[in-house]
Amino acid sequence: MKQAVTLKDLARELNIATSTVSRALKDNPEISAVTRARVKKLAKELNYEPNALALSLRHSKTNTIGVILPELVHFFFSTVISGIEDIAYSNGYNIIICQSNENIDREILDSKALFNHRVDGILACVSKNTNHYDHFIAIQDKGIPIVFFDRDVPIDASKILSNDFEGGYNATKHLIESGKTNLIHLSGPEGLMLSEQRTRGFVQAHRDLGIPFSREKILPCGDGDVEEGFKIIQNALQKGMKFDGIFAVNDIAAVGALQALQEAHISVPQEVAIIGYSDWQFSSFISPTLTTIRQNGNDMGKKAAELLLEEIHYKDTFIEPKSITLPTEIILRGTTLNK
Amino acid sequence: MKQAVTLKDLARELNIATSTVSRALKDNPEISAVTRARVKKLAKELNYEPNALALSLRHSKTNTIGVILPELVHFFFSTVISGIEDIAYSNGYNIIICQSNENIDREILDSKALFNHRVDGILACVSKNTNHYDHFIAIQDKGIPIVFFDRDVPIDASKILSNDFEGGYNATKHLIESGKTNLIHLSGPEGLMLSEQRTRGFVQAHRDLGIPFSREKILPCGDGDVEEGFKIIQNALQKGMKFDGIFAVNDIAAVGALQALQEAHISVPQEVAIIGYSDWQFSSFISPTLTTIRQNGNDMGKKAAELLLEEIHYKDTFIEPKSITLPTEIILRGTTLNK
DNA sequence: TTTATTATCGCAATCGGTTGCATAATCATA
DNA sequence: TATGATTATGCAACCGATTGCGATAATAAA
Repeated sequence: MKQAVTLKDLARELNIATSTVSRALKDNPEISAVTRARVKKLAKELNYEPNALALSLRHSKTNTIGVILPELVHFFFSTVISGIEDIAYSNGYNIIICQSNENIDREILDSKALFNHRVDGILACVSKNTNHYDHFIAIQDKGIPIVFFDRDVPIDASKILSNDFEGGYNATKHLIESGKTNLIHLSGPEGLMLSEQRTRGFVQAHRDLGIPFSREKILPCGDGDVEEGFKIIQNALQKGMKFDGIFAVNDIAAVGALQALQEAHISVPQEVAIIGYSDWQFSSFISPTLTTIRQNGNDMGKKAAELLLEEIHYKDTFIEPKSITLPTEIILRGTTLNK
Repeated sequence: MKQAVTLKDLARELNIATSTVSRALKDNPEISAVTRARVKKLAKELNYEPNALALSLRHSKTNTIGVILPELVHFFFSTVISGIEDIAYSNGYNIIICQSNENIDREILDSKALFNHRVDGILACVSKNTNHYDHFIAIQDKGIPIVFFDRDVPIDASKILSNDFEGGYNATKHLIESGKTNLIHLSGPEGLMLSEQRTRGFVQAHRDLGIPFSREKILPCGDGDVEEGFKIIQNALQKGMKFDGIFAVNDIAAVGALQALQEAHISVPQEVAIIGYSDWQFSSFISPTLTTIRQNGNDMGKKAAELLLEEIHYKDTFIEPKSITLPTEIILRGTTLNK
């Protein structure tokens, strides 16, 4: 079986000690120039590469950060990853990505695995149904910093969140200001702070702009996929529910709503306007193009990684957890009346 | 500073040897039931978790596989990841994902990093502009198996590919059989086997069905993004080029083409039909819905991971590299005339 | 020639586990 | 009582690197 070359192999070949080889490879001046040259030459010939495992074990430092997130297929999360990578790579860190698939059990396993691999820190976005947090707290207690992003959690740790209240508020305000006054909201999973904030924004905008509001206007859309959005709106129409605007918790649900309206020959945005959330890749492709709230995933990833690296760096000195809330931006497109 | 609990900590506390602790934790019958119970109790109390680094170093086995791919934002690749995870997790393996961002230099760095972390094997999809393969061969030479997927490479290794020739052929055949005889093809990056195969299918279908063909029908679309697809078709229209069908190398370029046609008030599919490739998530959302060729990413991921695990398992005994080609499936939707 | 100094390099411990082998204690047997 | 078998545990090497400290030899200074 072929085996990787080790320091010992080089040492044996050259008939010197492994410690000498080690020092020679890192240009330690205590080693003579001649020996250094010989070692380096052989190392290049045999294509020597240091064993990162051994280094990590020795230094108790892996230069690796773990990332836990719900699903990679979500466009938003894949942009977050890119942001994280930018910062991590340029600081000499590798990343290990784990998908929880919105499943708390998988999330627990992932967090354990990352700890066992002794990552230097963890970036986490909890699953929809995460309702206890012992697995994260246990890791914090072992001295590994965790920074949470996108979804808020009741844990004393740094967080990078998006201003979901603002997003929900501005989305609703935009609908109202464009002349729609009878709005419904496809709301996200209960218990997820993020959905609740968007819903709060929806409600508050009604109050502030003096538009009557009632609880029936909020339709739960917890899965947030196309089929669910479609069925909810189809159902609402069949029941004779009246509305002229829809604020959906994400672009996927918004597409489902759009399809239901189109099937019922209801014109968008003239009769009913729609606004989604997160500015998915396809949102500018569809017809009509989808008005939405953009969250800058790349920024979120960068900020989260920067914060984590800082905490890793000052691991021994206590740092007060920071909470950063990133602004959102409304992207005006075809599914709303834009004057 | 808080530190993780080690075997030594347990041993000191209980006043026994670490070897005894180690054996007790894994229920070695050589250790008395009493001692075993004491050790386990304390381990639970202190929340002991074994250091995976130390285990890996000792066993020269990390139970980790590395994945190198171009971009996570591509829907297809994120489905491949899911397939890989299914197989990996259920076999006790973790995965490390690296994005090359279609950049060979990053790909080289990634492959080195994975090797240095001593992953047990690598799954790789090369970048668009990868034109030499020393970095992979060097790793193979060190005894680490590599399985390539989606994009073919001139390396002696196992591969899981999609039948791109078949896909291109069937796409073209479908356009022709639906009555379109003047087709153009937005072709993928040169040098990428996959694009060339799709193009070959395009050409061969013309021959087999007796439709005249000329080289000008093939328009290079190497970036394969919306803007490029848009510009190419817009340009073709301005030049007065005549065509009644478009076969695009991917759904993204197809959307660009669609937008250019819509802007020019050309009806799809009546005047010009369009077929894309890969069945992106949005392809059933847009209007008209996009006919496309589906590749089963999940299957590809599973097959690739299975093959790799097999090679890892039989690492010492030579295994003849396998090449598996997965079938494609045509998904008939609104951008083509489907009788 | 002797001592001090320096240039080179090796020994051995360490990181956190695993594991073959030795050892000690207990018990049964002749 | 001596011997063999059995049980429970410890010692120490090992995985692949790093690094403080000590050793050796060569050179310079006295």
